[in-house]
Amino acid sequence: MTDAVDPPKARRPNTRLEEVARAAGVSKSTVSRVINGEPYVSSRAREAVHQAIGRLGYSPNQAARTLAGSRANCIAMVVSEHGSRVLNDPFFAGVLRGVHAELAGKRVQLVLMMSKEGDEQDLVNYLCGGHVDGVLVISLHGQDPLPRTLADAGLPTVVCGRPLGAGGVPYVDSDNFNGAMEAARYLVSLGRKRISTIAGPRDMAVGMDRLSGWKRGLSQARFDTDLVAYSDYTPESGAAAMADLLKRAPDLDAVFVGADIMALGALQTLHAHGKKVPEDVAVVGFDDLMIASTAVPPLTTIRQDVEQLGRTMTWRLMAELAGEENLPPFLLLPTSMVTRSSA
Amino acid sequence: MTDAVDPPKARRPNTRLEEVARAAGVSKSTVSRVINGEPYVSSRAREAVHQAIGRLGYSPNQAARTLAGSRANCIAMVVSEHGSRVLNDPFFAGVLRGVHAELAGKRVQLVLMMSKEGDEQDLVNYLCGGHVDGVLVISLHGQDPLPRTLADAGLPTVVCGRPLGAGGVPYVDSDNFNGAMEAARYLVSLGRKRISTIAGPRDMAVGMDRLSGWKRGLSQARFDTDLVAYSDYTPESGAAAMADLLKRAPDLDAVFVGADIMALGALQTLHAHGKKVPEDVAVVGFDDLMIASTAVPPLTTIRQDVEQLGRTMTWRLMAELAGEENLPPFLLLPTSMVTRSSA
DNA sequence: CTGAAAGCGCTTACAG
DNA sequence: CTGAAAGCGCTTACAG
Repeated sequence: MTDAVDPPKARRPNTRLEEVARAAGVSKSTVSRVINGEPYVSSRAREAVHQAIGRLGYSPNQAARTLAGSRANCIAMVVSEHGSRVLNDPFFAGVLRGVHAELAGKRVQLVLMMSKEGDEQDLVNYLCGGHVDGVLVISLHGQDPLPRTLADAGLPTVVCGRPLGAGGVPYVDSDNFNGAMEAARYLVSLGRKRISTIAGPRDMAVGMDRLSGWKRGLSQARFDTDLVAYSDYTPESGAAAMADLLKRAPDLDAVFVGADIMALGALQTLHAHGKKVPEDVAVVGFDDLMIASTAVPPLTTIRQDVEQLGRTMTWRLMAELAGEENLPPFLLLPTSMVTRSSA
Repeated sequence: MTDAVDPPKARRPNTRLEEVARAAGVSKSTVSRVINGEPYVSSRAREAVHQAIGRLGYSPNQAARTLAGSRANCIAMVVSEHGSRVLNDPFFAGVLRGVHAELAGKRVQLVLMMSKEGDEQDLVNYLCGGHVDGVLVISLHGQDPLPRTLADAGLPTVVCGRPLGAGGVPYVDSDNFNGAMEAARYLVSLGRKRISTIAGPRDMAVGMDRLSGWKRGLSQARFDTDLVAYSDYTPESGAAAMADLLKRAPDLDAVFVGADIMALGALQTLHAHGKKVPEDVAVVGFDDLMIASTAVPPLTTIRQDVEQLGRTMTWRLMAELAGEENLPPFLLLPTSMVTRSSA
């Protein structure tokens, strides 16, 4: 074994700024300026640098940039599971797709973090430690203090979905209220008389906003709004809520379900009780997941554009980081009704 | 405006290693050692440092660590959409959950990147530029050259799902072959005589492995394996494939569908053709998505543990980064059958 | 428009 | 077991 005699590994794997400078015949400063798109660089120098970069396959060392500069060139997306509610898959993936689409071409990395109840302090230390320029938070629990904490620490933050406990923190949400109101009105227009709803949990704004919209739609038409059951975004609890409603009002002829995933369960219960959809009971969901179209019967639902939610959050955050002023404190994305067979 | 007169913003927002050292009464070196869990630190010093860190809420500057050390303390998860096939949501979210679970407590960040056809060069430059210690790739297309490229560049890489075009790159996958074989055998054991299958696309190993397993299961029982239709992981194409099979063999009495999402479409077609499930046609899916249990009828399926896939990939990668040797070149996770009403 | 020099906050031999 | 010093690869005033 002569390992100990090996020459010290000349670890210098990557092209460095200095080599680009040499190749282009300019100083490091100039290369840096070109990379950062600063003005006051002669087009001659600029071109030489671009060529050298291309030829050498140079990729700037982000750690060095972050350390030297003031920006991290990095934003975090934190999924806060405060209360350990399980992540809603299609929603999360859709938002993420939007975030990425909006980030495309910008030289900003996305780091993903999840917080569970208890390890919040570490997370906050990290986020506020200058490692990221801003954060996108997807909080699954309305009262989550995280957005407030981050915003108070001066970190640009945008929340997905109206936060219940973080007044003043910018957020982006679907227009749940108007979407739900449209659903209620549609059911009224269909001639339904006894219209119920299955609402999401009371501690999340999304559930409350959809419930409020439904109530508003019905009360404007002078209908009762007493047939409300709560559920928690699983097919199983949707099924249970439907059973509850049916027990309380065997004559109900319509139900607005505040999420497609719960509507799937409701459909099962209706089927089990011998109720035909839509003949006996009309069903309208919310979200328009991929599976809405293959439900039996295919589900009429209020579509929200989840990817657009991600794009818009990202746009709002990047605008703030770019120093734009007077940005809107919140943004509501319109929903649209998709009519299929269930109502 | 007297802005110009303002004192230069004393931007020194975060506690630095040096302050911790001072507070603990030791040198920076010692603090560094404690943070990195190195041996040869007196327990006295170690304790003082921990106390100081806690008191000051210190969070090490990652950029500085990366720049000074050799590790980035960061791994990338890249979703390669080579060919722009859409991201399969529940799968992706499940894997991600697993990755995070496995990373919990380790001081490693996860950065997420998506590659589209065309921007691969940038991605490769970035990844090979020392910004990450290793990469987890979820490739949606079997022939994707990315894993090979990364591995060849010496970057520790683990692929999710058997890669078709990247022999030699470590991967983790569900045991699709045996899962599908179990499905085929089960249908045989049910007394079905004419057993068909809807397979995924031919350019993805997952589709091919499930098809092979089905074939093996049938041919062992001396059944024909001619009734194969291909589909592409959407309910719509699953519905079309089922219609095709029904046209070719009106007497078929069973179908193994290589993905629940396609099974949903198949169920629709069967329903439209007046076939009762399972009486006329038994249906077995694969994946066990949340929606399998709310299909009509509830779907018998082969369960794969997607979160475990994420955990295992991460474990494999971290083990390699830790310098472990003779690690398995691939890991196959067992599947299990979940019996519901459809077969 | 351009370059030389300091400094960002750590880790890592090296010397004790 | 511990500390002083060099250096990681950039950006940013500063001086021209």
